[in-house]
Amino acid sequence: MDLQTSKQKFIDTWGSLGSEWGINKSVAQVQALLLVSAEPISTDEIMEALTISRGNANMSLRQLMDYGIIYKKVVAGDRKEYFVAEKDIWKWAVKIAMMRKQKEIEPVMNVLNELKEETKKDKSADGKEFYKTVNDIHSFTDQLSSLADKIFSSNRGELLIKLLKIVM
Amino acid sequence: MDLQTSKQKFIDTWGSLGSEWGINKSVAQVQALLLVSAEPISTDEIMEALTISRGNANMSLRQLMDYGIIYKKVVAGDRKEYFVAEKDIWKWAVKIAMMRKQKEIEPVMNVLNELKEETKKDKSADGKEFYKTVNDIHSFTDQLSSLADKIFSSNRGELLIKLLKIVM
DNA sequence: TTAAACTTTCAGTAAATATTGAAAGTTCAG
DNA sequence: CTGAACTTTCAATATTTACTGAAAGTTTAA
Repeated sequence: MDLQTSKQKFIDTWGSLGSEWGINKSVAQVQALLLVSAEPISTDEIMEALTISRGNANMSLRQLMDYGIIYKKVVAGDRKEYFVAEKDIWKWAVKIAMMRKQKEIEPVMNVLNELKEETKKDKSADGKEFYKTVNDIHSFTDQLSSLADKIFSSNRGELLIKLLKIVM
Repeated sequence: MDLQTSKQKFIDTWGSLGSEWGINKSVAQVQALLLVSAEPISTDEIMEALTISRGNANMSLRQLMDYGIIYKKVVAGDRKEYFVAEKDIWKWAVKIAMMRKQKEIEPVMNVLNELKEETKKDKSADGKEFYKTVNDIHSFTDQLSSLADKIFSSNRGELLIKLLKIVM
């Protein structure tokens, strides 16, 4: 199998994984393509390599830029925009995780808090049980969330290795 | 706001969160309904509470049973099947996480391994860089995965608290 | 200021996913 | 056995989500 085929396999696999995790397939594929490209590449090259439309390529690139996991690269003497991927996996894994946490977990935490407030004074057996269920989920999520924050704000190797040692 | 309304809000929120994480909305809502139900409930009650069809209710219940996060409950003197949710959040969070890891992460790890093998001997600059990219992702994922295994197989409070202390 | 070169938008369309509900299957009391 | 009470399946349909590509917008060199 030649390098080109291997790269394609990587791109396809990455696209499937993305889909399963609620990340648009094209978006995941564009990131994958940039990850395995030695040189910065342009929108047109992305369109051709992935056989996607200009609109799709543009939207995918914008989303990846918003996530902060790819960058624009200016090439001297060329008006086209080129793109490169952040290759440090720790950096982009943390960015994606933080983004999803903020966008998806925090609103849920807020609702759970509201529900706790609303039912705090309910003295019926049913009400008490509901409060307990919501509280359990809330405090569990809160613990995980705070652990995640700590990990995100630390340095890659250092912390992960500490954790592994503790846990082994 | 009365208890019934609060429960509904919980169910809706849970359904939305599920959708964002690639879990079918109905499936998430059925789990939520069971989580906030004091008593075991039947398929018909689920259909009515969530206004979903019999087929949908049945499929959602089956999936949750497969995940191992809800149980069938036999009620004496009644042929109907009743269902209850696992209320220990640690238990079902671990089950879901393990299931997703196995179903989604492991196949990707296998592909990454294959790609490493295929490009190990490529001496071109491009080939070396591809190998490095794949290897970085593979070993990062491998570390996380092994950490996850350790955490999953330990007891809830104990380990999480240890981790929190380390990280603080 | 102009127009060529490039980027972005968005309405229409296609593809993927979820849902329904009627029909088929199963179980069990009588 | 039988059939009433229940559960499961699956083809048809609806809904949601993603993609296209032409048109509009923007930038820059001359």
